[in-house]
Amino acid sequence: MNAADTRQRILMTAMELFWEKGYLSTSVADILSRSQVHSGSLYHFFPGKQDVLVGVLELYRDGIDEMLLAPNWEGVDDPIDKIFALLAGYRTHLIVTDCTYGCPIGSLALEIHEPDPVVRDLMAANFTGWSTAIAGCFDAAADRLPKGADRKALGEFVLTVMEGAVMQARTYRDIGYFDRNIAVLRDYITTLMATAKDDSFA
Amino acid sequence: MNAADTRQRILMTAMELFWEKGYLSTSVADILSRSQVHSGSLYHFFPGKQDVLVGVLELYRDGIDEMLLAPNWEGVDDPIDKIFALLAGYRTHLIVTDCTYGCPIGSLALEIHEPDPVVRDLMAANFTGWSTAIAGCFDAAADRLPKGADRKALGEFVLTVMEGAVMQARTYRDIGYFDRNIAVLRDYITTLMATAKDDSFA
DNA sequence: GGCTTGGTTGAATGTTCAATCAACTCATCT
DNA sequence: AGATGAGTTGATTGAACATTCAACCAAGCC
Repeated sequence: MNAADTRQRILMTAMELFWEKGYLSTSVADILSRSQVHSGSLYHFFPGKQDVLVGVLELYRDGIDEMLLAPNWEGVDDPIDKIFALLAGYRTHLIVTDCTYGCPIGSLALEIHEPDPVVRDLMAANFTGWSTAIAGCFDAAADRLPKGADRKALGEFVLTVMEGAVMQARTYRDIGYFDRNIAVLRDYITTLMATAKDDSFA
Repeated sequence: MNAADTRQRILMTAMELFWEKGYLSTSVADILSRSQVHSGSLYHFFPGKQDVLVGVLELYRDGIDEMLLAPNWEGVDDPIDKIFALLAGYRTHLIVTDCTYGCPIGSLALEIHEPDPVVRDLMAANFTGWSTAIAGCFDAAADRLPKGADRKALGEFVLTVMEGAVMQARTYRDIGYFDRNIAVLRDYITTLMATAKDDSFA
């Protein structure tokens, strides 16, 4: 096993564990035993536990297109459909995990109360990547939306709804909370598009 | 200091600390030193740290009307205004804390990955209390909403938006993220009411 | 006065934690 | 061949952690 392998194995394992148990509840020993790496090797690549978190957040940030968007948008062309296809991906995660799934970034954002600036910036960058992608969908469908629509704010709003919907479904262990939230969002976006249609006749 | 005082002091201190640092990052020693209570006394009233959390969650649940809703709804009569008055209360918290504030229940919900059923039920009960209060506002304004509107789902949706808006404002340390999210929500509710008006003419 | 009960004190326990480090392996370069 | 240095090993360290407990106190009752 070469150096790149070890570093990568640590990051992948930490990604898994942070997602399963959260950052605080994951001990360095947990990472070591699951990744079959020895403590000295981990500390050779990372100054400390927090630097492993930084590495994981960088992986998320850099992998958003290939690992998150592309899989969910395969065969989906309509930009509005893309938004709900992405949300459907989160729904699948919830179903598969018996409503135990949590958005890894959202969980970290609420779990770490006094984040180091480096960590906070990376969490923010992850949010920005997500909501910018959604805003891009709204941009692509701009002709179907009201003229003055703040499409960046809409992107942030969809992120908000996803995070809140996942949070509630997870807390209640009931997918109904996710579905109802998404249904309301869908109603809003539908209404927005209907409004835009009316405008064009005015 | 009598027994009730000690128990209360522990709970109040724990409430503060869980809000400031989160549950996992608050040590029993933190609670002891700030509350000026000795470990034996704490363990006389609570079997363990988690039971202190249970006590805190019960306080939140039982205090929602007096401690959360009443202060924000003073002098506000219109039920739709009440919704945004409550959200404005969260905005004030964010401003006062330099966008460091987090909803205590939301934070706990995402921080504790494998909650004891007792804890999970209490977090859910807190969410339900909140969204039910908002649903009550929508009920009171039912005549201004579309006939078929799912007012329970709308209550959950407002909770979702609050949690997501707080999460983003906190992560970016920028109140703009909160404001834009609430603006979009306001646009939606306004649109809903406008739609209802149209309906009445149809 | 003595006994009971509810509460207090704080040192001590055993565990878990992140982090360290001296000793090592082994491919690569001169 | 010998030197170099990136990478590995795992026992060890010291701090922090939740929890325990024997001793103690004081108000109320017999």
